[in-house]
Amino acid sequence: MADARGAEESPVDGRPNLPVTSWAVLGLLSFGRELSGYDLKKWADRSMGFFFWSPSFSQIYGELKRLETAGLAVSRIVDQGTGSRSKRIYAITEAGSVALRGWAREAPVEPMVLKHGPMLRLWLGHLQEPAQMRGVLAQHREYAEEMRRRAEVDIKAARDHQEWVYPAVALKWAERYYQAERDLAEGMLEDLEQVWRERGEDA
Amino acid sequence: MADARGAEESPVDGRPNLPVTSWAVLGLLSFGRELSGYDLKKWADRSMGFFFWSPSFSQIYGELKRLETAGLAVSRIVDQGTGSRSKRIYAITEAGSVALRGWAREAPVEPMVLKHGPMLRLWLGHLQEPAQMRGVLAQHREYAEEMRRRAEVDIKAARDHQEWVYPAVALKWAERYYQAERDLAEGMLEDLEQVWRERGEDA
DNA sequence: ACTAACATGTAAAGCGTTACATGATTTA
DNA sequence: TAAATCATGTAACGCTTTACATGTTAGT
Repeated sequence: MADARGAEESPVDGRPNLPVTSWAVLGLLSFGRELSGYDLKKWADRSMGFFFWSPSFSQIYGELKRLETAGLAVSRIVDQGTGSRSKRIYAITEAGSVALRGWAREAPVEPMVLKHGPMLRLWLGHLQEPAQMRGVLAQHREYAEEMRRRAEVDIKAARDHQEWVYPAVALKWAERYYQAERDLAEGMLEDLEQVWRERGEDA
Repeated sequence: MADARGAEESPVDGRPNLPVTSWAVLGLLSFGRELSGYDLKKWADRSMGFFFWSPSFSQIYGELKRLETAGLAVSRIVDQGTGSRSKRIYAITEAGSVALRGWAREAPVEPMVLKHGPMLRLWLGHLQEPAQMRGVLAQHREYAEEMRRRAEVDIKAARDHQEWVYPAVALKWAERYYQAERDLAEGMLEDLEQVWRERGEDA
């Protein structure tokens, strides 16, 4: 049977009861541009994705369908001149804006969720060799530095658009976050080296 | 039909193909103590939970069953004297140790996943009032400080146990992580105040 | 002509949570 | 004796991903 995950009215405030991801996708549309699922995904990766895990293509398409069913978004098909493929683009509706604003102002803020793969490995250090753990930390350091660099670049792209002040501030936060993440990796490496020195392992 | 999510052998390395959460639960058992599902959950919250979202009670029970089916853990029922209820406690097996060590050393490290509810709200600042955003940041700051404090306390509990060196180092990392998170919230608040000053809003 | 990337979806599977059920033990 | 907490689970639900299907466009 098909999924009947609807968008029933919340009994309290009349706002549809949707998962965060739906609101996040609607949030992407709230900046006023008409976008296709594909473009939405790419944009999500370069903006929201720095601090909020960005959904897969297939989920984006599904969420868009759900938003349209709920009347929070509308789609239309555009034929982009000759020799280019037609695509379906979505826009937020007035009802969508109202609902999203209501959600942003009134819904309880979701707690922060962290699933830190590298830390999980290092926490199980008693099962590994120092060399492997150094490798995990080095790789994570590179990842953090790469993310920091990307955020730095994207901040510049957000300048000159006054409708993107808040995304720009969020990107600034992300730049600092990944810088901290990089520094934390270095700090942990030092702590580990000290542990190994004290134990006389791996001199 | 019941879930048939098994623990089939991986065709490559002979190690059962399990989701990270299973390995994480087995990892909790790898420190050598025999624990019940209930105790496991509580311990997960105070250790792994600082950097790796800790599963619900019901999932822990499910994972334990799966681990036992796969031969990576064994359980036995203990009657704890008169006047106390019997409980089922789990221990890692030799096969479990071997499999977990293999996973820790050879499986690709899962990327870090972040779902930062507060940042998602602030990114949608154009839908809110400054007062609400200040509230979100203040609340997050408190959350981060509380987590930092908990990590600080638990580090002391991990001292004097040389089998917990790596968990202790991970807790030290967590303490710094939540301190950074707190500082980042403060930094963002300053950035936002400046934006509002420049706009002449909310003077 | 062939390949890689673009673009839009559907279907199936599984991860993980919430809600519920049950009963014992402790505290007020 | 009532309520809260401990303790162990089951069932249903739904979020999310992976795999698949399909066709287009651009580069070599």
